[in-house]
Amino acid sequence: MKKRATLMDVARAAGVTMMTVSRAINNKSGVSASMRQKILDIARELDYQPNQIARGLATNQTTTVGLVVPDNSNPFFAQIARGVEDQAYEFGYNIFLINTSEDPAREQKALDSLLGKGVDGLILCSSRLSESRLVRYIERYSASVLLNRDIKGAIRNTTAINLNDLRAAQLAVEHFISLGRKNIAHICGPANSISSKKRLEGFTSALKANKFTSFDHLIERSAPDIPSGYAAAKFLLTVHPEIDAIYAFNDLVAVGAVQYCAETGRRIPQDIAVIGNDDIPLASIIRPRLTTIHFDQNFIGRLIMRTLLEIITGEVTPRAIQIEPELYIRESA
Amino acid sequence: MKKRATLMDVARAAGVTMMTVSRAINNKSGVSASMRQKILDIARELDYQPNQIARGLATNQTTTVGLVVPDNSNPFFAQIARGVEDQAYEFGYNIFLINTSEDPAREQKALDSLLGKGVDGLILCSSRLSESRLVRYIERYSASVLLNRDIKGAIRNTTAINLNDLRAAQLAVEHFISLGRKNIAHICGPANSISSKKRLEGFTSALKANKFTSFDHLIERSAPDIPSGYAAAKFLLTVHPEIDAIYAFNDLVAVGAVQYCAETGRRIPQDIAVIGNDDIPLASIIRPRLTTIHFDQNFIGRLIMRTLLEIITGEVTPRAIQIEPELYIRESA
DNA sequence: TTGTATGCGTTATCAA
DNA sequence: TTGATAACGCATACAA
Repeated sequence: MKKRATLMDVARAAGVTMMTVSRAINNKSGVSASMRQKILDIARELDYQPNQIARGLATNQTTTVGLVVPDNSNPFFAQIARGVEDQAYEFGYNIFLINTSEDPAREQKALDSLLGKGVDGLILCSSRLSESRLVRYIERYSASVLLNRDIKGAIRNTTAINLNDLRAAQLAVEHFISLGRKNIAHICGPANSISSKKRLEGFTSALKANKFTSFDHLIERSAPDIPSGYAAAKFLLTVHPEIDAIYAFNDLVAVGAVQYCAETGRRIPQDIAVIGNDDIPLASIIRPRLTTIHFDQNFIGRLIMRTLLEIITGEVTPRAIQIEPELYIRESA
Repeated sequence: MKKRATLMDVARAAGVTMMTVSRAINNKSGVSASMRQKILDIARELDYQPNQIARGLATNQTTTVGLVVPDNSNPFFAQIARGVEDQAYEFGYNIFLINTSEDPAREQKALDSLLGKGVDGLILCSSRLSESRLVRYIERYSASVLLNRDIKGAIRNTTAINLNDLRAAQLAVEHFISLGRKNIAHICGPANSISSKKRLEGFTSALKANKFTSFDHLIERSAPDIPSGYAAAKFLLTVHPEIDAIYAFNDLVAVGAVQYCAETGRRIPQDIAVIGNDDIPLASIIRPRLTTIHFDQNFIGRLIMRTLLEIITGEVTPRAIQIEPELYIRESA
């Protein structure tokens, strides 16, 4: 391994002091054009690469941000991460990626270590920390963006970005109603999921707003996977064969429901319409193609990073941003 | 935002010098047990978090590694990244994630910036750099692991990890033969893909080893997605209806082939057997469930990180590691 | 067991 | 336009 050239090395080779080189490298004023060119040439020749560690110590800036997610292999967060990284790249930032596995203890360690690394900002997705703990951490970062997590009091230097899950459910219900469906069911997600809670809320409020009454028995809980969706659909349709529409917590649950319907000879969407949520790649692969709620994760990722950058550079930003869902109508409803 | 406590702050509060605090924090010998406890208590009270930037400058170590991948939202690399991060977490390391989009220029920038950040090691996946350029970079890192990229000369401080794609194709072919198939076709991937090249090579050599002759006309190239797989299968089966087995470049291509077969009334696997590659989640969701070649990406990710750690700590490691594939037999073959 | 001096590579500040 | 000096926060080497 070769030893890295330092500012000092370049300075010696150019016959000037480190400061002149520093100014040339960071193209600051105060260096003659000819001198600058000479220094730049020498730097290139020596493969000089600024030591960001030293620079970080001197300036208290690292052009680095932390990205904390439950699981980067979950397609949702994978896309978010991609969007964040793309945008970060464009602005010359690097990102630390850390998974929490939805474990609060691991999340805390992540936040501690990121603090130690001196990141300029923090992106925290689906935090499982208690309000008070979370606030305590946020206060120690000079900039942060929260995804999918509300925070009570307004805190400086932080912005919360949330998916409008209420609206997502509303879109599904309204589409069913426009299709003339009368017995609309909902397979909701895990009880501890905030998204699940909000979608359920949106589901019931949308039905009420449309004069539907008595639908509590058409709501069934399910784990967010295909087999559970299958089981939930089986239960619902066995007890209530009159159901003609199902809004599923996510696409996997929807696929499970579709599979059960197919196996029991129900035609989709003629006999029963199904709407999923998330628009995972599978949604457009299976037959019938799944009608589903779409959030543009890549866009969200870019938005997150841009927002963080605005906070870092001190521009004013709103303290809360809502992401609006879109209904992608395909074949299942 | 609160100002961070430094070693100095803790020292003052404890009435000792920075060095004593430093020893206590890093639990090195030379501090009385009582003193150490007192210091640790004060440090906790002050929310003291070691400044890794300063530590990095002093020790030339950052407990940080760089992970460069073509696209972290590609499930294959997402899983790899997860494995890497999990293992890194266990050893107290943080990872920088950078995407290249398979763009050599972007890859180079990534390697430059990582060098600047002073990472202790580099993980480079599917590098598109020329041999000479790549070697030049590798030499500037004190430790590195290459995935899916061979390098000619043996270089100190680096290990190449490769999937045994040759063997993957061999497994598929041998399974077809054990099934009694006589007309085995292959839909191979993009010409610039190393994996595709090696699988194609494995395919032909396995057939030759089993006394098959004249099968070049049963090989068709395809982009790595469903529609292209569909088109390739259509072409092959139209021209050569006698085909009774297809080994596809990846699962998406296989799904496309399966869809074409289904639409033309061919029974799978009775009339035609299909084997994919990668074992993406979709493979076990569609019907018939796809028989495919499986690599345990999470395991590979962990292996990569462990190997890198061994190089960093100076333990001896092999300069090349092969990952063996497994055939997951499901319903399509 | 504890303390002192010095340096890591860079930038900020002030002087020339 | 250029240079000298200090500072960032910590660890290493050596001394007490």
